[in-house]
Amino acid sequence: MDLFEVIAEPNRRAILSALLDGNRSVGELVDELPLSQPTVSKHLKVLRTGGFVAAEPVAQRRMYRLQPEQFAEFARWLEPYRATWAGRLDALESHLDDMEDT
Amino acid sequence: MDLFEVIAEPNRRAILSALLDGNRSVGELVDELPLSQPTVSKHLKVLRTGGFVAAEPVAQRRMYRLQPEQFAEFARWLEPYRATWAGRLDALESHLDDMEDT
DNA sequence: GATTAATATGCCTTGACACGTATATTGCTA
DNA sequence: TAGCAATATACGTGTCAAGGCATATTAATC
Repeated sequence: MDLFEVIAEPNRRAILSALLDGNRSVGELVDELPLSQPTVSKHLKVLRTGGFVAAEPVAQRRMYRLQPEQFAEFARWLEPYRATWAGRLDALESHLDDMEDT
Repeated sequence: MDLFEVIAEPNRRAILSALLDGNRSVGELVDELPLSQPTVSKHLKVLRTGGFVAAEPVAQRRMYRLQPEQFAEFARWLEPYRATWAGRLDALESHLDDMEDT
């Protein structure tokens, strides 16, 4: 599942949004979302595999936290479009420079 | 269909990417993509409805172009996460300021 | 080691959507 | 207005992912 599909799911974005507010256990997320525990766990697996979150065991719980680097991928995709809407040619140029490098 | 679902589809992203390179008619996009004409037209409809592209009739053709403002929605969504990955608290603060305004 | 708590996985059902073929629509041209 | 070119819509089909329920796993405690 690619990056875009991972964040296309509204409940997964809700999980990410909740984690912005601080780290959460699975149970805490279940309390905040209108989803069953297994469904939340599955979404977390997708987010983990996609690199958006990481889990740290604390006793029987697993504390989930954002893994911000992954969001940079999305930012990179957005960059050339950002350049056009902002009318900022510098961003577009840096994008083209990046492409020349490869 | 929400914004994130619109860009979740790889062929739709390919269309957007092609339009970065310059405006295109439907037929030109069909030539560049491994898709039938009806499928391309349907993707364009989704992109149009979502506000990512706009069409201008030129004789029988319709020239499609990017509508960059829509991409700013993603930037807004990304902003608080960007703040965490960059360690830049200023961006996070401006996000929180925005929330206070509403 | 049995019990309970917390989380993960398996299985199944359902709904959404991407696709192609066929056809309708729109607009130009002869 | 007949015919052709370009694009859009209708319809049917297949795939895939999200959801819940049931169950397995992992970890603490008694």
